[in-house]
Amino acid sequence: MAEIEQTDPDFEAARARADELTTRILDLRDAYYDRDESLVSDAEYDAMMHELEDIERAYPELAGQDSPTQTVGGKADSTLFAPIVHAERMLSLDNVFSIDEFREWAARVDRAVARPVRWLCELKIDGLAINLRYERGVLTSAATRGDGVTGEDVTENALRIPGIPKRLSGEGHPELVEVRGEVYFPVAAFEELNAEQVASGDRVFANPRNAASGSLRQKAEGKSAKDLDLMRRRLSRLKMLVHGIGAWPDPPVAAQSEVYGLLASWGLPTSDRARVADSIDGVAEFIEHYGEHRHSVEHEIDGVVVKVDELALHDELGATSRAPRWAIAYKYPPEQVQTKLLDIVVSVGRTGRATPFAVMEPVRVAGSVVRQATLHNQDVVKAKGVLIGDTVVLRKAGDVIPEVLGPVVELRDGSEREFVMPRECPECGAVLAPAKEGDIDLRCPNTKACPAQVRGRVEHIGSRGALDIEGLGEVSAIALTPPHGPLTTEAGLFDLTLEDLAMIEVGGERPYRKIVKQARRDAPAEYGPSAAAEELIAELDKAKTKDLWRFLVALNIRHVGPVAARALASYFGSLEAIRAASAAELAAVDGVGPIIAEAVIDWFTVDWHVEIVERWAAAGVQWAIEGHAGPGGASASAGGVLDGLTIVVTGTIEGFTREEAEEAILSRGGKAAGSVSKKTSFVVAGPGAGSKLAKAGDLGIRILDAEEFRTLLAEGPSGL
DNA sequence: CACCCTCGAGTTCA
DNA sequence: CTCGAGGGTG
Repeated sequence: MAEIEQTDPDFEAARARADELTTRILDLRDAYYDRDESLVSDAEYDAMMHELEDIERAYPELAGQDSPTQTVGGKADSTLFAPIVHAERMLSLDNVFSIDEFREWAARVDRAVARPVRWLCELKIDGLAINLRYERGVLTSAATRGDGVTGEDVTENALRIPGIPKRLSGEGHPELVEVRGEVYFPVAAFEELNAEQVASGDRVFANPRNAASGSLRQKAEGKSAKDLDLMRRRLSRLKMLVHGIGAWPDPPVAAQSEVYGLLASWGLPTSDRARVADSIDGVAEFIEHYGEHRHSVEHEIDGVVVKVDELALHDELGATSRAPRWAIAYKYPPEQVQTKLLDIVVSVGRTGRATPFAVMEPVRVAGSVVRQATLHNQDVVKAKGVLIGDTVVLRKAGDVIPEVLGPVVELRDGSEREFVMPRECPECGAVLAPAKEGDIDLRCPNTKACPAQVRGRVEHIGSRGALDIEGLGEVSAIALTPPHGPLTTEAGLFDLTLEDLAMIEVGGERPYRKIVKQARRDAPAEYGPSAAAEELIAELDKAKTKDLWRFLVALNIRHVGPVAARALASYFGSLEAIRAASAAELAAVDGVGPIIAEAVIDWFTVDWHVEIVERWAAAGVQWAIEGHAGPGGASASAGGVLDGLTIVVTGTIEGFTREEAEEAILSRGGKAAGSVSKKTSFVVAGPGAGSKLAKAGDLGIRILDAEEFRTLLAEGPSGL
């Protein structure tokens, strides 16, 4: 900031006028965003802005970054969601899941520093992380966390959140400061919002975090006045609490807890539930207290964040590439709730397995509304001892998959009845039977024609691990197969025409056709294929040239998934060679044993299976790897830089999709494994990495970020 | 034969 | 994510 000596009287007058305009414009802007009041007409506002811009053009030194012409508000909506690079990386936190794990972590910190540690305990809000950038005390941008390096610009919407100050009050703001906080929907406001959504027939949000995230991502562009008003009302119900600050070389305070005092004095909202504990026991007490009183707080809590309070120790302890070493997130155990078991229904999957699942009164567990949960098989139903009509205990295993734990026996009133596994397939009526003697699972034997199985197989063909066909998912699988569509088996998949699709009717709708011409309102309409129909046909055509292994997966051979299929494909090179192979020859492939070999041979003995191969071939499928030398021939792993290495990918890796990352590993001779074990050579981890990362840490396996992964791919392990 | 590693399958929700 | 089971190894 070079201060230029200016004594020119014109300049002084301009400066005074600019200051006046700036104050006025910012006041108007506050009124507009905070209270939805337009105190002057748009034209008057624009005139003021133009005058200010003119002055700044004449005297560029007046056009500081805190000028309204440079800052936010009134910016075009199109800047919404544009990428914003955070001035300083937003780290995530490592997790612990029990008090014992927490004690271990705390003990490590204690050992690492030479003096007694004070711990700052805060509630971990289940919301959306946000980064607010203030330049000379004026809000210049608001961004989501994104991958920690780059987030999405949500400034326009953040301005509408009441708790976010557009200007900091008080004194001593740094030139540039990034304030980190959490945007959330208070539980009460969230329930209100959902009630309104129901009343207006809109979809309800599963949890406050999704509501917050959805609200922040709304676009004003193209909305009617009424919808705009709704959108603003939603944003005005959001709240924010700050919980940190980006780089600040010389803070005027010595402890994180004091930072909050300072931030509060600037007008930023801070939590009044943070506590400093002098001992690890004190922290444990805090954790226990809120474990029992999770629901007495106005927002949802998914844990407790414990930070080393003294700022000097933050520098001393430092950070890993993804998380600081001076803070940890304690995650509460998965929440358990009670709900009513309305019914136990049986569904049939693509392999014909009949799976009973619980249909429950919808209930919120650990952040989302659950209405169904699998019960695996009839033995599990018995083992859990649940009766239809029971009140049951439900939880989310690993916070994701709903699981029925068991009945609350004392709440029974005698009206409950036992679940009886049906003898017949609920979809096609065939008599269910175990696949082989002694199997617990019952299967529908009507493999070829059972609608549930055909539907399941078609969906599977389109899935990511098989042919990865866009536009062929669950919904289209239902549409394409009986009773709606023409595919009595998957053999006809590649023979589908636009005309076939146009005939399909699901629930009174015809999803694959649209009106192309209609002379008058009452005249008969002319129909043509919809965009979805064109896309599906094009994608099917594109799929015909995909790799052999994908087609093997698409055939739905038992036990043959992506891994076994890749092994078979690269060993034999063509479907013909696989078909000709004996059980012993098949079992010679690494990863294939007698059971898989038998399953492959059995598959080819069924007429309608062979028909699939023939009709797909007639439609243009190659069933071979070009230039493959034949059985035992070219193996994919000849001399890659990753030969002999097993690599596990977890989280999102910048620059790669999961598939691309795995492909990159395989194509260089490495093995892309799904889980971490002693045999794992490296774990490549990005944002969103879960338990695999922790496991890698336990086993002392080297963890690579996206950058190091690239090096590994280019140069092999010696390059690291 | 006992173990550990993997894979495959089913599953939930935004 | 978790379960069950196949495959491979010691």
